[in-house]
Amino acid sequence: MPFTYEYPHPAVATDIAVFTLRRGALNVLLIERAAEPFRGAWALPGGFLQPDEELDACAQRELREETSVDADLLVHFGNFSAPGRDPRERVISVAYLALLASDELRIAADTDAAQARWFPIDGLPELAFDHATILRRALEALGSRARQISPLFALLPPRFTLSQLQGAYEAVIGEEVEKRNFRKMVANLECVRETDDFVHGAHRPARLYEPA
Amino acid sequence: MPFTYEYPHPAVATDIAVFTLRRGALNVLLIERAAEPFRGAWALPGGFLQPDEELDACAQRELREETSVDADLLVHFGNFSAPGRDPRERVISVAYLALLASDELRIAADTDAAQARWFPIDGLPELAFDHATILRRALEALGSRARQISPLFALLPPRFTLSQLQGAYEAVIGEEVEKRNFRKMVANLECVRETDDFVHGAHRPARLYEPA
DNA sequence: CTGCTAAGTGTGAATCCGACACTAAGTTAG
DNA sequence: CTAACTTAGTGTCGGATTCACACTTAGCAG
Repeated sequence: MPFTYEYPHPAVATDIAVFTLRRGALNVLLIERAAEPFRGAWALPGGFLQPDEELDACAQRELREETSVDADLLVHFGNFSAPGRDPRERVISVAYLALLASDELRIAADTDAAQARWFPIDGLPELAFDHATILRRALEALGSRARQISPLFALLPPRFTLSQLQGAYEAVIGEEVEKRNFRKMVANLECVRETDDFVHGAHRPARLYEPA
Repeated sequence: MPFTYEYPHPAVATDIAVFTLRRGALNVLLIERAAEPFRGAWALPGGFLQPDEELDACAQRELREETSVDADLLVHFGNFSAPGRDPRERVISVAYLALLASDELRIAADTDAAQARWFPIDGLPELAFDHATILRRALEALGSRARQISPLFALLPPRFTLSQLQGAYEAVIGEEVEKRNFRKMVANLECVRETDDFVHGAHRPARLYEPA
């Protein structure tokens, strides 16, 4: 480790896998690239680190610029540093995952994107760069975090029914669980508090809960 | 995300928290800095990313250069990007933790280090840069990984007794566990295989085990 | 040969996990 | 008005896992 660092510095960027629930299915936000390389291909939103900006702040800023919302959950889950992963120059990508409640999405394509769209995770297009790898790792990280339940609140409105919570859990985990067992698990995790209000739908009203 | 990236690139480095067991206690490898800034202070080993080098490879190379061994376990656990964390220039630090069996240590101070030494984790000196923060986070990450037992093999010789394994577990977790329960847990994790050999010490010989 | 010390095993209580079926309370259609 | 439908919500039992307890075993040392 020489005192003077004579090697060229790589570029550093954040990429964000933004997830939401739409009609019960897990969706991810992709942008269509407006410029070369990979012009016309779909990619994860992201952008370069600015001077004197922290990595977390960079991810948050990029996300706000792309969706005009602040993420309720924004966590780092890995770095991607393969030489040549960006044909322009060396780019180290710091990858984050973010969760959004589906009713707070204002997708706005920015200058680098022709359009921005949600895709269900089982119907993805080809992705630019190594973003397919990044997204696969994001899904793994999300799955293991979701077992603590509380990260899921970010996918739901401020108050929600237990059926909604279970739906989010199943969509993220990728498998179904018994209703009774799920409720028992939530009960002794003590991460939700019941309210006095009910939501009236097509059938028996469901009690609303909120994060504890 | 403009096509041309006009911002200055930050430097990118890896820092490695190398842990081992010495006389039953968890120790971490520190180097004494030979140059400014923080000349004379203790710091985690680490160094700058080279062109066309992956981050994992950088951590492995730096570790080999500092200790002349290959780590049995080398995992990324976080990035540190606070502006000003290095007074020379902007440096993004990609942090790894590594585990070594205590009998394979050949510590060799390199050009940037006056000396390299093991410190027990409850007797640490003041650390340079933000390395105290990095080390704290490393210990948390190590603690949660160690619950799967198998990472601990990296701290032990190729064949070991269950008492050694339990000692490593307790040192990393930071609390004591019941002997009988620990053995039951190891048994149905099915991560070790018993051998036909015993180690003869001061008292009743102990059976040797190896990773399954 | 006796005593010390670390290795290794058994057991019972409490708790958690998973599969089972039923009751409750609204809406809607006839 | 009422009957049928659909989703919300609860009880229970057996098996497995967790945890705290105490005893036996085997080699070494004096």
